[in-house]
Parts: sequence; structure tokens; C-alpha cells
Amino acid sequence: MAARRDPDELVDPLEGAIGYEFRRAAAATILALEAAFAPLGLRPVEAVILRFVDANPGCNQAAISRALGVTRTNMVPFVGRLVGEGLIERQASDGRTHALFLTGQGREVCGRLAQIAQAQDERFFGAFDEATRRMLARAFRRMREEAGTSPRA
Amino acid sequence: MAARRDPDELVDPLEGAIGYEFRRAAAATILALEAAFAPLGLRPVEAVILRFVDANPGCNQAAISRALGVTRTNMVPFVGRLVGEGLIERQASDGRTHALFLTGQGREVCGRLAQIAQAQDERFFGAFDEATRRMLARAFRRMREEAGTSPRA
DNA sequence: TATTGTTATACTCTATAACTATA
DNA sequence: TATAGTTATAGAGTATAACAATA
Repeated sequence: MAARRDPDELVDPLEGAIGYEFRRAAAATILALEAAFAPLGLRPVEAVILRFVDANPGCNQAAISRALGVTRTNMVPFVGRLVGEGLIERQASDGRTHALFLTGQGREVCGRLAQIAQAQDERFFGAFDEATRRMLARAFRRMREEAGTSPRA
Repeated sequence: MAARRDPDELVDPLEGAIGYEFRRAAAATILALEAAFAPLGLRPVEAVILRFVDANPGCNQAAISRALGVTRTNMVPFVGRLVGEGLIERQASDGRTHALFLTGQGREVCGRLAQIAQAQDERFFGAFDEATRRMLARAFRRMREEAGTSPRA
């Protein structure tokens, strides 16, 4: 007996195409991460910046912008929001540079952030055993490096 | 001997975190795909829409919007551009619905598009053998379904 | 000269509300 | 009452150019 198809449900010509499934899965997990971070009033980018400041106390925002592939220009509103919410603070260091540090509240939020991110990783990658997860994480890192050698880099 | 670290190069506290590597790899492959499609004057979303029309001749744009998770509203400029470039055409069908079809040029572009997408898949996922790629594609699809059961769905 | 932080600006994508024509 | 397509609009992300202060 042939399966009936909802007339609304289209044939997906890209079903099973690995790059397509990869990109759509990533988009879905980003939406889920935004929802998970929303109670903290943070977006994923701001969360990553917070964790970079935590791991690199005293760094400046230009260094973070290079690490994340965000322009210096577009860092301004991100860092401004984090400062405005009292999560990080700027200290004059160089005359043209601000050294960034987490505040006490920033450290607390950063801890909660890390837990949420870890729970999301468990939610979406929990089906893989640890060895597979390490293999995939390395493969994803290599993909990023491979893309970095593209004409755009 | 301890490795010297570029003072500009920050410690990445999320290196090896699978969800983070996953999202950044996806962002990098999307940029690469945009660059690869640029000579055709198409963006990745428009390319997917073209392939949906190819696989579902006569469908309407609301059905595509549901399949892709794009609002009907935001389909308007995408479909408008594809029509404007002579790649798809609208035929009155329902009175309130337009049936979409590829033009001859649309079929040609669609074929080149598919080749480019396949080359990108090979570029980024070529290191995996076929069985692993099938396993991953299914895992990515499951991740999308899992995310779909989130509060946002 | 090069770098940091910034403003201004433009373009795209995304999200919501509302309108029309039709079913 | 629900659906298809559309317009208007607001918000966020992203991109380039330019400037002041500093190294």
C-alpha cells in the first residue's frame, strides 16, 4: 500500500544531502540555544564574548573580534550591552585600549551560561559516545580551518 | 620547552566543545557556500528554493515556506528575485495561489547549483566514508527534529 | 604607519501586524 | 473562518568608510 502524502508536504530534494542537513541542524540548534539563553537576557554571541573575557582576563575587544571573526565595528554594541548589564568592565590600560574583566555578576552569569551550553550539547549530541564526540569536534574544527583557506580569508 | 603564544591569540575556552565547534563550522561552510554560489548571483536560500520548485513543480510558495521554516512574508523577496531573474515563473492556479515552475534557464541554473553544492559537500565532508556520512546526515536530521520539539515549535 | 575604539551608514535577514482576495 | 500573497515596519546582524587618539 503506497504511503499517502499530505498535499502540503513537499518532496525535499536535499533530504540526506550532508551539507544541507548539517546547515539546517546548526540553524535549529542555534535557535534552541537562543531560547535557552533568553532567561539570562543574552544572545549566543554575547555569551561567547563573556566566556572569552573569563578565559582571557584583561584582553581587549579587538582581540576577541579576531578570534570570533567579527569586525571591530560590530563588537561595539555587543561589548556595550555587556558593560551596560554590569557583566564586564573596562579598565584603561594602554591609552587606546580597554582591558576587559568580568564583574562579580559576570562571573556568576558566566557559570550559569556554561551549564546551559553544556546541557544543550548533551541534548543534541548525547547520542554520540565520548570518542565520537571528540572525533566530531576535531572534524568540525578542521572544516572551519579548511573554509578559512577559501578566497574570502 | 613551553610553546610561545602570540600575545594577540587568545585562549579559546570553548575549543573542543562540540556544540560550539558545530555552530562555528556551519557558519564557515555557509560563508563558503555563499562564495561558491556568488557567480550565479544566488544566495543559499534562493538556491534551496530553486531546488524545491524543481522537485515539486506547481507548488506554491507558502508550502515552501513551511518546509524551510521561513515565514510567508519573507518568501516574497526571495521568490520575487528568482522570478525577476527569469529562473522561475508563476502560473495562476487557484485564484489566490500561484503555481511555481522552473523556466528553461532555471533548470540550467539548478543543475549547476546542484553540482556546486555537491562539490562543497565533498570539500567539507570528503574525509568521511559513505557509511559515516549517511550516519551523520541522519543524526543531523534527528537534531533538527529534536529542536523542533522545543518551546519555540 | 599601524592599531583601538568609535560613529555613521547601508544592506540583508527576520519578525509581527494588517490588508486583499479567495476558498 | 482559514489560506495565499502582499505591504509596511521594526529589529538584529553584517559590511565598509572614516575619524580621533595613541603606539
